[in-house]
Amino acid sequence: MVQEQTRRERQREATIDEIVRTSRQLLAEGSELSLRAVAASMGMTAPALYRYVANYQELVDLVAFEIDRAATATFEAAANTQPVDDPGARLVCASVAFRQWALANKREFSLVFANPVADPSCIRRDLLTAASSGQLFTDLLHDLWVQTGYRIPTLDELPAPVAEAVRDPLIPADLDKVAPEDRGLIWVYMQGWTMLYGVVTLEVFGHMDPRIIESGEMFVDTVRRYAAGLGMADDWGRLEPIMRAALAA
Amino acid sequence: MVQEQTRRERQREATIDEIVRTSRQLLAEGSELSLRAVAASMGMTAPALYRYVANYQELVDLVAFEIDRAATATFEAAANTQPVDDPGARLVCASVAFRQWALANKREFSLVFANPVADPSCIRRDLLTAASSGQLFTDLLHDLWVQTGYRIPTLDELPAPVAEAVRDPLIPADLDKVAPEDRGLIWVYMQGWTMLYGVVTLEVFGHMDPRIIESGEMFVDTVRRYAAGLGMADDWGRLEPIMRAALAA
DNA sequence: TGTAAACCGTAAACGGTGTAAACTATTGCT
DNA sequence: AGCAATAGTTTACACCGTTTACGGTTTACA
Repeated sequence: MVQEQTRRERQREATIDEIVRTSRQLLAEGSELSLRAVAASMGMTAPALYRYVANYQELVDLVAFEIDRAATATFEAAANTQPVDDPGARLVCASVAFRQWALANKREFSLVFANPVADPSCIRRDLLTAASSGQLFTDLLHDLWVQTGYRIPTLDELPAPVAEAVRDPLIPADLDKVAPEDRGLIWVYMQGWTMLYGVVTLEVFGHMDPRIIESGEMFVDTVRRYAAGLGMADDWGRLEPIMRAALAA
Repeated sequence: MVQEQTRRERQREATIDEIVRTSRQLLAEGSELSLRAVAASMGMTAPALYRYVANYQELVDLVAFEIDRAATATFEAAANTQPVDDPGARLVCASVAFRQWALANKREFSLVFANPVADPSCIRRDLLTAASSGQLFTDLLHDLWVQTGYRIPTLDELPAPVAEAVRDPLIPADLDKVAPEDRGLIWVYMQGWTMLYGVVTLEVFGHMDPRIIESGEMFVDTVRRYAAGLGMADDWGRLEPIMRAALAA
């Protein structure tokens, strides 16, 4: 039997919600994220926030988690613009959405994806269990694999530390649908994520020729190379127009 | 005729040198980089630094440039542990050196490679002309190309914005040795840098399974995939032991 | 129902940051 | 010698995260 939430607990969660909402609003309007600014924006004083977060970093983590959740929803929506029986197109569109979101929301991107995770034994790891954007891309890759059966490495083809890591992942995501012997898929996912992350981060930080960033050609090229590794080289003629359309949108 | 430097100019440059040196020392010992800390460490007050840098960001840029210069020197040294007639091994060793340096000096790495370049029309672009680490990797790729003649795209195979960007690069590096019609090499370089950057940044930020970071397998795998694109797939049996030796060192 | 405890906010203060302005020696040049 | 540029100072402002001590308010319990 679930105990109904007490009044105080409801109030408290509402306040935490407001903290996160206010923080995101500050970020969105280009301000810096600070305890004092958040507090002031809520009509409170800064020390009051310490009733809800232990310190500044925890606020950042909290907000980052929520941003990730919200952003992932938009990536998923982008995937859903493509038919269910075209997982390749869905994957491509989600990737494009990720890139466009990152470039349009550089501050938020940095917070979520370019923030050094201080303590490896992260306090609130429970936050990361579900709904992180990694989950979405793993799912999309899985769907693609189910349909096309592209080659994934077997566990004993992988280096030992990798095999161990994919067999028993640190972040216990919804991997139930990926049978233990098919966990090579996770490695394929990580390879793709690494490539995607590289381009997008370079673009967001502006560490690339502006003309190439603006055109998005390095991003297109990267996705093309990755798709080829997924056995979609022959599909590229079909996928590229879809991708460029999504980029132009 | 070159006017000999006046005494004041010498003094001034010496002070700037000391500022950079002090900053790097602070960074190295784990402190945060701040105007006040640098000034105090030099026996000055903070506002005095404004005689030498316009603001905090400019100090950061200055230090970042110097760190890049110094780090590049170590990458080059790593390349030089391999014979001149084995550019593949030289490239691999430089890459490993980059990764190991990044993981050992996360703060410095973030400063140089994960720092958003605020203004695209960067004020002190002249700083970037020479000795940046990009130059080294371009050189190594060039040496490799001279020896093995791996396939590089022709200019008209490249998307128009890319062709334009490699034909007339924003950062006028020492590209004289790369003939205009061979500038596809620059694109190949950018592709490689993107991949390398992706893994290393993920590793530095800890956004990857610790076991995979510790083992370095994603890094090895990335270099292997890139080397394959450089027509060194058959060479990998020879290069991988070299790489793992460098990683273990 | 009265009381003690838990909670949520405040004000004040500490030490830290970047930065601007006014002022003062000192240096270098004419 | 005298003037102007230079390089430092002190002072001040507006922020920042964080701690402490203190009041009310709400909850829970005897």
